[in-house]
Amino acid sequence: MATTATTDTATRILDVAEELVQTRGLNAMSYADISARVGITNASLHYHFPAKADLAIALVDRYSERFFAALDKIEDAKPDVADRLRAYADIYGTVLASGRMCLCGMLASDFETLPAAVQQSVSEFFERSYSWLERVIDQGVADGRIPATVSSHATAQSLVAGLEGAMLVSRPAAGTERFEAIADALLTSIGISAPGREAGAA
Amino acid sequence: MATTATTDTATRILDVAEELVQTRGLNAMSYADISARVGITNASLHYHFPAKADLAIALVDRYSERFFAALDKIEDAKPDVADRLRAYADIYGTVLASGRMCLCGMLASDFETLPAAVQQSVSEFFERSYSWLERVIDQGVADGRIPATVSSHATAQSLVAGLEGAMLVSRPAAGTERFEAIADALLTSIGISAPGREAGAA
DNA sequence: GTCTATACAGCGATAGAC
DNA sequence: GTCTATCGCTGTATAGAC
Repeated sequence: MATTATTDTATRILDVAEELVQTRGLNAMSYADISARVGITNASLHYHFPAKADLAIALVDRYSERFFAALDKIEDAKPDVADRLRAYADIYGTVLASGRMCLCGMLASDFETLPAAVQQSVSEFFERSYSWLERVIDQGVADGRIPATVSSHATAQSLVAGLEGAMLVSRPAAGTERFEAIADALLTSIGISAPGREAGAA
Repeated sequence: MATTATTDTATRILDVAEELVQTRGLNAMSYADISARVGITNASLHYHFPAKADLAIALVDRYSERFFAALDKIEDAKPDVADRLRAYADIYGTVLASGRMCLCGMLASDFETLPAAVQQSVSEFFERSYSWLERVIDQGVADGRIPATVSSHATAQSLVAGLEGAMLVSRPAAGTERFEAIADALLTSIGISAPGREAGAA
């Protein structure tokens, strides 16, 4: 087998590109930006990802894979609906705390300029997010732990929209306080008490 | 005096550039894109706006001016708090229906790549939005027409975040149904009944 | 799989004539 | 105020040696 010493080049490229897209956006990121940070040449980069669209697709695929794996983990670890939704919001909070935006949120704002294949992947990311949330919320309504004010369908979508928007408007304000306040307000509006940062299982 | 026949060049440039930024983003828009559509040359464009930063600042200034003028008009025309908030959300809906995003929302996603002066103007746009909403919401709470679940401060911010995010996630889905559903859910969560599209003043 | 070298289109921006 | 012409740079992408 032989141990893969550090990290393989394609992975390092994806890591660097991901950070650049999440902070500066796809159109503001160049192959030169990436190759300089990875420590290879422009030409080598093209060996791994022939066109920028290929790189973008690989980025969304990996991001989605990890994102929904994290959601699966939340379901395994947290039986309580409120905890699950708070954990969902915390994913966004952690990303923002690291100085980044949601990868697919960034690509959504560049949506019109994206190759069709990338548009498709971005759309799927959001649809899968709604599905997961809707299912969790439905369960909470069935448990009687969440009031059924509006449809779970609309609630799921407004939660995603609220969190994506919260990241967007928090960056001009600098710091994460604004995001936290909005996230708490969003959860509260669904009928989830806000403060519960770990512990506090009644 | 003499009647200004059509529209002056600087205005036409701003009109075209505004549409391009709202649909494709600042970094995806070039001077060539603009000059071709306006029907002048690249060089002439630079006469009116020497650098791209100058153009961006002019765009945000004009957009903000019009946006907050529209909010003033809402206050004049609608005495009822619920009507005011619905009208606020409708501004976003109308923009999206025309195939555009919020100008400042687009710039917020390009935030890290913006000249400092533009960043400043974008930040101010959001701060002014929160202020207006907070004031309207405070009045609604005082009137007893809006329940004081969370602070008006946090509610104002989450409404802006929700609407900006709703635009963002609605574009990948195509159509305005998703936006409308999210906007209604956001308003409902504040305690504002959704359906009221004109008329229906109890 | 990485390199050097390079093609070639596009970018923002400027000079100077009209 | 608009034009032609052009500069210098950066962008994505490719050819071919190692």
